[in-house]
Amino acid sequence: MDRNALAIRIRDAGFRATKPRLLLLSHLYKSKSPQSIAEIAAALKTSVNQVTVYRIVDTFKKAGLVRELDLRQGRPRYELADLNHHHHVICVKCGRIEKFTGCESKRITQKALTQTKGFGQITSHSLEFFGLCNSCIKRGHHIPVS
Amino acid sequence: MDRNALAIRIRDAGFRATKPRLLLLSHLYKSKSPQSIAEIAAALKTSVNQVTVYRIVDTFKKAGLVRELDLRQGRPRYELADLNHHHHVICVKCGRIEKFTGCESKRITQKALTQTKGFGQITSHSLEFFGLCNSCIKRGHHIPVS
DNA sequence: CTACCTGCAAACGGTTTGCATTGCC
DNA sequence: GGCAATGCAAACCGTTTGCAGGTAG
Repeated sequence: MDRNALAIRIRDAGFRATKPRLLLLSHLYKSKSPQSIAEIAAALKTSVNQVTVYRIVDTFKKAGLVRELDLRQGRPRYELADLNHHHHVICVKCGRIEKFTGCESKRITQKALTQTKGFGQITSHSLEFFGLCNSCIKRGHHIPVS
Repeated sequence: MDRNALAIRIRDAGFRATKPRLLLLSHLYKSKSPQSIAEIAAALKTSVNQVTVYRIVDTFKKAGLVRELDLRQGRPRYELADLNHHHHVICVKCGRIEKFTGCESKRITQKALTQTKGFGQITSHSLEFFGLCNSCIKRGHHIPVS
């Protein structure tokens, strides 16, 4: 995605297309896995202050451009919200992350709404799988299923 | 669950049945929703130091007695791990929490394993739904579906 | 031009750690 | 009695805030 298209996306969301925002959005488009604040800040180190990274991510999250994920690694990770709907599998040993699709959210959302008498609307969901990647299994790691 | 049964559970897990541990485990058995560290500490305020709450929760989590949840409320919540398998619906406005069952984890786990070539074992998953409870809907709140 | 943004430094607050004391087993 | 566990205080560190200067529109 070129600089101009990024600027348009940012302006469409109601913000000024500043250099830090362009760089951050560009970085997320280039990333194959969800990024932590520290990773984003490191990638943009020479051009963007880490406090600004916090602020932009927060802004983009509230605007719906960016989604926050908890992959049980202590701090959140962020990815673009406009990608095809997907979820992740995370290796609990080495942190490797892969995507998968097909969460059947409609069916499960319906179940959730049927069972929870106090709720009338579901707006989003989180779903992540945790396990062991093949190379960690080869290295002899094993984790009891819970 | 009486004091003696709690002590047995704790010893079976390999720990000493101290007063703080008995009180904390008892509190979780009595709680209908997942508890934050602050809530646990407040409930046991007169008898248990908050630092001890952190330590016990961490210990129990590692031992598999307690499960940690991210309900997008800034800090984690904890519940007993030996309850029937279930997930939660959380009101993004008021924080109300309800349970539901039937996540079809086997089917989705199979999908995840099939699609992620680098993974050989799934050990656990997280799944939470976010939405609006009926009373917040009545009060006029509305959130765009993402 | 001016309201929105950013950088820097300092504050914040949840969580962790060090260490002396306590109390299960 | 001995080692695990707790309490207290202090450190830690990711995140937030205040404010002065910069910049997009």
